[in-house]
Amino acid sequence: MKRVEKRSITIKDVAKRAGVAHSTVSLVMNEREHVSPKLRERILKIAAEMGYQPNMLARSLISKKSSTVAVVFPENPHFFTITYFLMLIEGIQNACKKYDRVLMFFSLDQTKGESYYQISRKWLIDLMVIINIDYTRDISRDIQDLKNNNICFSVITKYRGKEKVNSVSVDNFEGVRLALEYLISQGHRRVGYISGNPNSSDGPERLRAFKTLSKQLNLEQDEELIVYGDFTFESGEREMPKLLDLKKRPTAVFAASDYMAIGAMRTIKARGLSIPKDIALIGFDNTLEAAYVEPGLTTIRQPLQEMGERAVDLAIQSMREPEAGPQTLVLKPEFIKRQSC
Amino acid sequence: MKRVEKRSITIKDVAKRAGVAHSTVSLVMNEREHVSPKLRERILKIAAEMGYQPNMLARSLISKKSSTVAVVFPENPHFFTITYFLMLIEGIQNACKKYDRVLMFFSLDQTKGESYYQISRKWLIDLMVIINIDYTRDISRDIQDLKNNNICFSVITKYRGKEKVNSVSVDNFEGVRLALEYLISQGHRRVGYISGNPNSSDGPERLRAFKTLSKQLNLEQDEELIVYGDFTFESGEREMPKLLDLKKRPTAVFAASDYMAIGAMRTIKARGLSIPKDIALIGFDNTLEAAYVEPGLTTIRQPLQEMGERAVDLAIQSMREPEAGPQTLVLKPEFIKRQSC
DNA sequence: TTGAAAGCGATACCAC
DNA sequence: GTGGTATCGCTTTCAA
Repeated sequence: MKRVEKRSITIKDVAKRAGVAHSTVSLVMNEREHVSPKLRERILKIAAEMGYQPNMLARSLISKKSSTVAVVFPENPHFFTITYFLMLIEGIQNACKKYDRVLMFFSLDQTKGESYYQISRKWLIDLMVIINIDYTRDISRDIQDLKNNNICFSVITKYRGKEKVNSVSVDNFEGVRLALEYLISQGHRRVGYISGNPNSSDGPERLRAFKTLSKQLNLEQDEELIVYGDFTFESGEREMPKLLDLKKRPTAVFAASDYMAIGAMRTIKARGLSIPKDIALIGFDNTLEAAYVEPGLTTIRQPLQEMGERAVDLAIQSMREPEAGPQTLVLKPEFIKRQSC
Repeated sequence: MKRVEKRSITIKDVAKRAGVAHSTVSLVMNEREHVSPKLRERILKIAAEMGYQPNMLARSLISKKSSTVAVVFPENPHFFTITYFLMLIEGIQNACKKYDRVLMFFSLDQTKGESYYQISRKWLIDLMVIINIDYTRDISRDIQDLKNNNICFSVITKYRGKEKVNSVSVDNFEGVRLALEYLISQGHRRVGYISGNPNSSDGPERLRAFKTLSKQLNLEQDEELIVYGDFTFESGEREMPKLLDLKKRPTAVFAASDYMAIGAMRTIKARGLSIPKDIALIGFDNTLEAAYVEPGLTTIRQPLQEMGERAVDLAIQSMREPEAGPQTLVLKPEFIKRQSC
């Protein structure tokens, strides 16, 4: 039985081999001044030869700086197969590469009293990306703790509390406008709306935009044209019948997420109706699935990868220039024409 | 300007408040014996009151045990939007919850000489899940390093080297059989095959299975019926014309991945051919997209979530019973009937 | 059963 | 410039 128990090569091993103090090696490894170029070279060479890898945990422990990006998302056993999140994560991962950091994932179960700040302390996190806060509970205390302890973070989609924080979101008002103007250009006047999760930031924002703009643009006003989902496929499937069963059916339906639109699509097809002939359909997000369904889903694109990447950028910036203060980044949506309307 | 600089609450703060040595608190936090139940309770209460969170990095540093699961995947800027991987990750994340560990992601760029073992040392990783090794380079040295240093790990899909390691994969032979037997039952005798990435473990394995079984099952034998992709959408789109342009066209095509099947589907439709009437199509994997495309893609399901979860299980088991030795887990595939054949 | 002291692998500071 | 020493927050002997 092989029991090798090799100890890792530490900074001290390198120092001993080079005949210098380990603090000197540390200076070299951190690319600091005060070491003669010649010695520097020699130490680097020896370190490379020995295959020395600095221990990131020891480093974090003393310096209070981590080399990670912590992504915190609301507890959801299907998080990783919701492509909306994935596209965000792809952007975050690309940013990690850029800043040479490593991605860590935390699911936050607020019902168990877990908090963002706790996570940051437990793992010495100095940079956090908070995805889709669940506003069923008040988290402003938690957010303040992060701020008071100089944890750099950004939230993806807006923060609804009053504290100013880094955030990256899409211009929902503009997105809704793009959708409605297109529908109007196609002659629609009676447009149904499937609203998103009220405990998110996008849900209510898009709903407000819809209400405001549908008036402004002289669409038919009718309370019954608005039904309430939660962004999921199932909710689209569940709410769509309410619109189809109206005495006066809408000629087009705008769903606040692609998932709901696809759920709605399924319901519509099941009734033997044709899209877009009998009823036009438009989504929001441009998640992967939108391109695959039949007919292709016309939708409003959020630049999700970019949003993920910029969220990390903002947090890094807060770290580099703490005085600068938090930024709110609102990216432009884009109209994506496919076949559903 | 608020500059609070709160120091985190440490084990010493708890000890001081409780009037005991910090080592005693440590015993309590780690649920060890040798502390009177009464004292135990009192310490736990105080710790809770103070909101004490053990510092995981300090803990790992001294104990050489981490509370993480490191997922290592081959460098690929689109990794997170390849749903095949995500379904694996969903399973891994669920296992993380189960074992109360935190997920860390590392992309491995072998061209830069990065190694699995390096990562484990740098981050004090004790549990690793290796996804889809790229066999363009020899990694057996790397794998040996992991083994010699008691890093517990599993690879997802098989390990092609000669060392015995934990691995979780699907029974490719059985999967190919399910597909071919179904096609045969539908009267097909001339079946095209789009093969997967030769530098993976599934690619060659499925190809071998196809060759063996197509003989055994008396399908038409014709070298030209096999074309070579790499599992991606693009390769399916690229290779399909070669089959369509054959003097004697196959009546059915079996793609070694859903992505290739969907790429092929696109090509077929572009030619104005109908699926399955003009040509039947079957995929492999049952990734998310298979259900969305039109016509729905008939395919062979890999239990990807389960594979991810079991990979962690195996690694944990190696940790708990090191003598037991590595296990090779081969899960059963399943035939999923949709509309493409 | 409890506490004191050593040490994990690094950084930071202060002499020299 | 370079080296010694304290320190980060924790676990782990070992003595009392």
